[in-house]
Amino acid sequence: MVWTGSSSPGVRMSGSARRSMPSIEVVAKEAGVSTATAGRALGGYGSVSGKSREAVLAAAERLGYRANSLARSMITGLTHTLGVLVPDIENPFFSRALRGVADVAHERGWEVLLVNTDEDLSLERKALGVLTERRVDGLVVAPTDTADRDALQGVIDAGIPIVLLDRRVPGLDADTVGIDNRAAAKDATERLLALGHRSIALLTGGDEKLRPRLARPGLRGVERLGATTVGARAAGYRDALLEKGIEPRPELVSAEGFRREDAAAATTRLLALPDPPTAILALDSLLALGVLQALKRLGLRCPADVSLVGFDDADWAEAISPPLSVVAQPVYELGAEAGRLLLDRVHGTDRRPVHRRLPTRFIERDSAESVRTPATSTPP
Amino acid sequence: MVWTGSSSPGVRMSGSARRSMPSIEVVAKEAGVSTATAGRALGGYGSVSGKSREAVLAAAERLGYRANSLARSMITGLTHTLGVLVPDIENPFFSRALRGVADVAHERGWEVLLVNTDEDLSLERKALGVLTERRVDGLVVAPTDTADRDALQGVIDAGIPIVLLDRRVPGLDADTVGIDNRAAAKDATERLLALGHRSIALLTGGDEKLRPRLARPGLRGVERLGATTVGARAAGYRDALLEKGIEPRPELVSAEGFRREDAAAATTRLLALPDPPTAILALDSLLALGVLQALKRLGLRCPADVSLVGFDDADWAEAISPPLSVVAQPVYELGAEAGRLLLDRVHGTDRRPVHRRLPTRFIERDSAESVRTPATSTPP
DNA sequence: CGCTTGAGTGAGAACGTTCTCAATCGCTGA
DNA sequence: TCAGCGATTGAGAACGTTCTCACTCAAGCG
Repeated sequence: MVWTGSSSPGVRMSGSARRSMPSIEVVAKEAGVSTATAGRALGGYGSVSGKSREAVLAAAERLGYRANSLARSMITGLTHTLGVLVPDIENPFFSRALRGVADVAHERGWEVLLVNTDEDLSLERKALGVLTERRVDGLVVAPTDTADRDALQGVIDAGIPIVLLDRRVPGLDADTVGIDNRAAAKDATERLLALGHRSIALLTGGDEKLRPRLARPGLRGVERLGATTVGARAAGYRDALLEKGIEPRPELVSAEGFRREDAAAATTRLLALPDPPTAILALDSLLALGVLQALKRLGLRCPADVSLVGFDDADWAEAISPPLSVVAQPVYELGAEAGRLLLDRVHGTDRRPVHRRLPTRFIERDSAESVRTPATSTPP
Repeated sequence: MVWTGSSSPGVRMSGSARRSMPSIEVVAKEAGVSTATAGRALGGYGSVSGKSREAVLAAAERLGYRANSLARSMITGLTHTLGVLVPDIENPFFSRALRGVADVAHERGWEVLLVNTDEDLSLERKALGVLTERRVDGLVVAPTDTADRDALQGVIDAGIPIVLLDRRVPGLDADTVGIDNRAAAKDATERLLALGHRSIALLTGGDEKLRPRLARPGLRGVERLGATTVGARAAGYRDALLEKGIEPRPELVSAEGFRREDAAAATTRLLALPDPPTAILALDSLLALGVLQALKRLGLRCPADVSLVGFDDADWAEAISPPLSVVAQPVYELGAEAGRLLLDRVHGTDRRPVHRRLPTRFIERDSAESVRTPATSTPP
């Protein structure tokens, strides 16, 4: 009898000394059925007799079989993977939002591929390319800049849905999830105004790119400032002032970087102004921390000398002295909702883009109080 | 002439209405070469004439071709993916360490698949299974418990190298990266002892499982307490006390949970003891925050009434009042080193497991000071 | 009894790459 | 002119699944 050679499933070591896991073909042979039947038993599709199923499962157990998702994805067209692009996972905002995305994803059987973009446009583009090649089923992106619209739209056109997190890119065919930044900042500013403050500084954290645009008299047109939240929040700040008949003073609007030290330096500069602010609105929790640090260095007390309101309810916001008043975002829920919208779309729901605005909450603690009439007001 | 049918590459829509990206076959046809040549031109392997290469690249550009990594991985046996298993990405320690892993990975062309295990053994096992099926090239794991040794070893046996982060699992065939927890805790305790403190509480953050084992007289045998860092640190604390001739008091060792509120409650309880501690060593930054919060509620001052030393140099540690003295770990570097070790191994270096212990640094700030002799010492 | 039905099965295609191998091309040197 | 050689090329296998399709078999029905 001539042995016809068969196809003899490869035992070749691929790459390094990696031990080859048994394929479905080996399991099928061990169980005495065809690969088709083995596939059905293991994959839980089609119809298999109880007897076959048992034989296959037993063989799989014996051989330590582990399905190969790659091969499966090739066929099904689904990788069960979501890409998440954020500027920096170390930022508590994004790590908490990521947690929301990941929880929703895992709950429904999806995995999460994470990329930090570092607010770098070229890194973001590169990542978009890589994740497209990986055939992720969808993307949650906190885009660096509206300038990336074409790259993002390209991904969408290639059939990979995108949900924008925290930031918006006008004209992009994608769902968005975030808060109403303009209204939130306006509300925070109004609260400071209601406490009698008339000289309120805005710490945006923005960088050189933003600075000239924030320097325009009266903050005109800031709402059209790109993907970042800074523009919308600055607009809310301006709106509140204008409604109260106060002309925004450009020198009170700072854009000197997002790090704590940047905020401390900015604070020092602001308080050295001839007509210094009596209150500060910081657009991020790290910035608020920098303000507190600077105040301490300057020997000023918060809120007695300077009132402070921050954004984002950090772990420590309640525990420090003074407990910090903040605009709290539902950060986890932001991420979770982004995950939900994305998976809905992955599951084939073809609908027009939706834009979710989740409610913010102002948490009043002790870092902001009524303005004191300077110097002369001290009682005898 | 008979048209022999050819294999006509499928135009079938797979899954939902996903637009199908052009395959290498389509590009090859467009460029007038074989798929093999197109593959060589696009993949940068083998040899291709300048003319063919140009034709292929132009065709790819025209059609918006994007390679399919899945197919590539099937062949090459490499997914260029690292799995990262951490208890909770929201924990600043892990998000910073992850950043380290991710930076190293991206720099070398690897992507990162992230899973939160929530300190849940069954979740961890499930994730291990899923990531095995995804054929990740390697895993960075901060294991929940030594009890998972077999599952972890199984993954390693299947050919997927593992690097343990922050925690150790005795007998596991894996590299580890962490600090010398015992020495670090001993050093911190010695500093408090040097300030004259004799009644020092230890806030471990551990839970019910740990409590009985921490309650043993003299903290005997705590060093064998599982994967977590708690055991080693408690041992260091004990060592320092014993060397000074002080018998550890079990009631000063708390294991009431890792949340800030848990720490606050524990602090309140500790300070209500008949012979309350004059100093507290908190094994994590969130716990330290809870201590501060509790002290404030109790109307006690830090460090005047109670000294405090924490672990991990959080963002806010320097900015709060009082600035917190801490044992700082090189967290980012821990993650980066884990990534490097893992990728070395992925690249085929077969060596014995290495155990990296990175140096810690005690940062002295203002939250710990010399003990005051109680009550009677007030000068006239 | 013959026909329909449906569950169960296996052969082989398909997914989109890279790899193997043999064939061809264009030169070079004798 | 022709053998020899390396660069270039293409056909087709391989990776490990799922999907398609045709087939078998037993049960149910007239």
